[in-house]
Amino acid sequence: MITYNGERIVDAAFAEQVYEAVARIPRGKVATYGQIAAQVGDPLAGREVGHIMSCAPSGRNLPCHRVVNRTGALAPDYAFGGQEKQRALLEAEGVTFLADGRIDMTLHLWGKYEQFNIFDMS
DNA sequence: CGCCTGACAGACT
DNA sequence: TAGTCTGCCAGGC
Repeated sequence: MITYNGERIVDAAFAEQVYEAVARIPRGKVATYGQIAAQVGDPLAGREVGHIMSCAPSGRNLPCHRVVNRTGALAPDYAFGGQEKQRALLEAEGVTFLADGRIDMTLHLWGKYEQFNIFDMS
């Protein structure tokens, strides 16, 4: 469990909210771990979000490949069976990558640049 | 307990 | 944006 502002939040409940938030990420967009953490009420627990993803239950069809760090870099190889895999999944949804293999955050970051994004594929 | 580590983030340079 | 330093939280030792 975690503590926040004196309140105690059950670990399982926290994870549950994380999964919900992740499930809400629209197709063709990505969110940062920090964003997810903020949505579930703990903006400072980005690391926890990452850890929770690693334990994500497989029965839920969670689009965890849409969650990246703030620079748009993909998760380490051990997360999706290779970054190639994750990249393929994202590209299949319309996410574009930069030459250095990172996601173009100015186009696909969920909730930050939509006003500039013509395409809203959800 | 303290210390180190990590799918992270923010402020600064 | 990249690099660096610092802050945060949980978990393992």
